[in-house]
Amino acid sequence: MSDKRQHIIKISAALMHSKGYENTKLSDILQAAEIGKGNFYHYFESKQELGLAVLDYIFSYWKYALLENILSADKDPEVKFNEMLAWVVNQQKRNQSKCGCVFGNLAVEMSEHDETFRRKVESVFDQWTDKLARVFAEMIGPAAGNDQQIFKFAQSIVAMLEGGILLMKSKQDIAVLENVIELARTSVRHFIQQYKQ
Amino acid sequence: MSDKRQHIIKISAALMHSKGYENTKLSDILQAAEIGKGNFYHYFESKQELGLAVLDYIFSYWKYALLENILSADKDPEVKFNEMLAWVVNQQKRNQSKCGCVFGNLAVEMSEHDETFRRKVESVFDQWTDKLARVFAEMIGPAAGNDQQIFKFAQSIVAMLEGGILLMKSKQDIAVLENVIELARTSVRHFIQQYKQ
DNA sequence: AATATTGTACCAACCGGTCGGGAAAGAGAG
DNA sequence: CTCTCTTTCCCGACCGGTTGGTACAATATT
Repeated sequence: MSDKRQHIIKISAALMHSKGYENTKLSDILQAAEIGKGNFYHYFESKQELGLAVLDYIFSYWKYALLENILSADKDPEVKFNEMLAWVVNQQKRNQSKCGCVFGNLAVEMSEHDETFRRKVESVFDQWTDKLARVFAEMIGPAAGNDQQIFKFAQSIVAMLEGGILLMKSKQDIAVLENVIELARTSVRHFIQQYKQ
Repeated sequence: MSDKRQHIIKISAALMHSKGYENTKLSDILQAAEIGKGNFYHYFESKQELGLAVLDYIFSYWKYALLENILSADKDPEVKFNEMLAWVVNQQKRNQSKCGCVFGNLAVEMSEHDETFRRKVESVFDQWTDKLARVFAEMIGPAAGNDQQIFKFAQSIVAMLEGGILLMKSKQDIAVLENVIELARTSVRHFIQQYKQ
């Protein structure tokens, strides 16, 4: 059964979220998962394969919860946007404002030196941006043209959130993220307003 | 003469900017600086001491260039703000959108697990935010009250920039940062406008 | 019997850090 | 200027411990 493989991935996901990829040592994983080395290398070819699998695993959970359940729902786009913000804050509260965003962390750690990781993280951000842009387009209404401009705006909102999480982590204070989110809300209001005319 | 110590710090700063603290190994430093191990440990007690010294060194350069030369100049606040944005973009262009921001990188890597590093990075962001808040206060004019609200806004702008840099790094495309900066400009315009009434 | 799993001894390479001794550079005396 | 003595500077062998990864035998499962 590949239960075991999944178990190893889950355990590693938590470790890598907190310590990053390189600083999560194989020994940490083996200890936390309570398995031997031979067991690990039966399911994975290398640490890198595990890392990528972890990224996929987190993304799938994340895609389900945020991109599908929240952002793709059949609701008022303002509601969806607010639910997204609340969800992001909640995720950070859950780990006491300490770990930050897994994708942001990995982007910082890996994207310069490992192209495979970089591309995976890039695609996460792109999918997030896409879905968010669609929500903004719903806000604007059926007359929404210029996809490119909406995409750019959505990308900047994603950047705001990632930056808010980063700063929050460095101050270990959730209020920082909440402030940034307040500004994001205002920005969206202005963007939609200006776009509608 | 402590020329040598300074030389080691400079070399290490470049390495740590690109690879982070933990993944910059002592051997990398020794090789890049062309010194022996004994030489290193004559000037530094440990790798951690070097790391902190590197942070101080980068911050001092950074403080001089951005906080003093640009943000504290006796100029129109709009000009200073624009110069800051241009400076940030320029810094990123210089390393081909690959390294990101040293302080952002170290915030992500270290702040959860090393309180000393965390506090140093936190103080960098705080000083930046303070100076920026003062520039915004200048924009508003002599009637600017509620320092707290301006500080919060400035912090959110800093977060936007850090987030823009992070996303830029993951896509290795400076255009991302430029979009975010465009939104930052708009946000400031709105903030000042709303504040003045 | 064959295949999927697992424990563990082992590996070379590498980690940050220590250590003893040698080179160099002053300092003071004559 | 030269002879020492002392201090600063520097090298690289070496240390114990850890790294990601391998080999292989033993055990479960089918």
